[in-house]
Amino acid sequence: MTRAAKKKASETPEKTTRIQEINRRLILDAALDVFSNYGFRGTTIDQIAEKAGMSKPNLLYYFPRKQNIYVTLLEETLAEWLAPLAEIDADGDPIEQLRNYITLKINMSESHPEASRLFANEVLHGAPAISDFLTKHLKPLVDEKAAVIRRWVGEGKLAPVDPYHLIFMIWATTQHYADFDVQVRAIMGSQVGRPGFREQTAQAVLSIILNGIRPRPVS
Amino acid sequence: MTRAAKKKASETPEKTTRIQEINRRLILDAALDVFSNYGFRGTTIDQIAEKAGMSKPNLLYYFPRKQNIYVTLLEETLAEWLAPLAEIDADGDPIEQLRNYITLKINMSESHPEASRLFANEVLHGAPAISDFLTKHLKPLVDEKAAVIRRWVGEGKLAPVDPYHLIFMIWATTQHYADFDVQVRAIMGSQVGRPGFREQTAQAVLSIILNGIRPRPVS
DNA sequence: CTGCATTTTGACCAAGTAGTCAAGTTTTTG
DNA sequence: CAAAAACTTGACTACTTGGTCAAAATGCAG
Repeated sequence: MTRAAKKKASETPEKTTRIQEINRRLILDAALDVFSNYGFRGTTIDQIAEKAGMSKPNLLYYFPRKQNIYVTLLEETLAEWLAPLAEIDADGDPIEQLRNYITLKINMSESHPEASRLFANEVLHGAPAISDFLTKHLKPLVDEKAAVIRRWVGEGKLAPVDPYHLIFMIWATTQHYADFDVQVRAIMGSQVGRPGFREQTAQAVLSIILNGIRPRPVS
Repeated sequence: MTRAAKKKASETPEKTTRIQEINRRLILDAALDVFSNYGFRGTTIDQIAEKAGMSKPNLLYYFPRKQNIYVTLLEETLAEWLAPLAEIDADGDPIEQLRNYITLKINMSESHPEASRLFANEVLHGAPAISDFLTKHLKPLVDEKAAVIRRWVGEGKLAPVDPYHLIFMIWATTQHYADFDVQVRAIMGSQVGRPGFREQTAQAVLSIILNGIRPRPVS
């Protein structure tokens, strides 16, 4: 009975104390940093503990297994990461909706690159921890939005385009700037850090994709 | 003096025997499989040795360090992976050249997904082993092709588009199908394995990007 | 302020893993 | 067909790392 917040099996609500809240946050923040840089296997509990400013046994008091930290982190991140997709409004203007979606994704890629990398690494290695999430939550959401895009195409508001591949292209392109940051920097050099870079990126990506799917007269 | 292919310090040509050639190949093939799935830290020498069908000390006879296998593999892969970019012909028809480039990349993504993942994983984690390659070989090549694209834009043969972001978009989109394969499968299900899938993907990607950069009359 | 619950940690353990070594086996070569 | 060179491996070492544990320190309710 040494587990945190556990007095009797009956007390299901699992009351969390002030200290628990603080320390779990500290751990998860540190873990995001480390996991996103080194991957699951490449990360040691000691690294996370040091970054979180506590001893390893203390960290393990809050998350008894390394896996627990990782999974909690992924769950926490995924919802937030997918949110913009859910916001696509079937009744809005197609180009406007997609422009907004792409812009949001590019902004997230810049503001939370670690989240993007954490996710990319997980999927790259076969998504062992989140394959359930992919089929149970992601797929239905994508199916729904794909149907919306397909309707837009049917109504002639977009050029004929496969909605799934369009969504993949948006994901790939926007997340590329977080996931392949080192490569982007190696090629574009000092431009990357500069103030207007995000806007320049957004402009370029939007220009190609939106013009690529804008309805065309003949064919 | 237990290193392979090393008799005297003077014999620089490093003659390789028949057995060396066979076994190095065996090791590198096995290593590509394992490294691309589990990453550098996630891979054990024993795993590679078993897959290559030899004992661990024997493997270490050919590659004294784990790092050596990894770096050799990356170097071998990178040249091949970048080749299509070099083939873009400044004197060809822009749309044709880019169509060909994108098609080649999509085909490679399907035929050598492990190579794509190996590379993606390396870059995702900061490219510690290949940052030199990125700046010394990749950047100059990209700069050269970007200049070509910029010229095409200047001649009105392409819509105004930032050449670097266009190249990134092509990379991101095509490699997405290898790197995020699990996610693509989770969403598109059985379609992915089916015969025409690569063609369908190519068609969708080409349609969006090429229409996105085709010269437009007004603005 | 006291006694119980929660939190913290030093010391430790067991498993896993990169790399070594010396002794054997096979291949090549003169 | 020796003898040398190249190749192969079982047994081992040193080290890292996930996780345990018991005891100490701290927080907190009455």
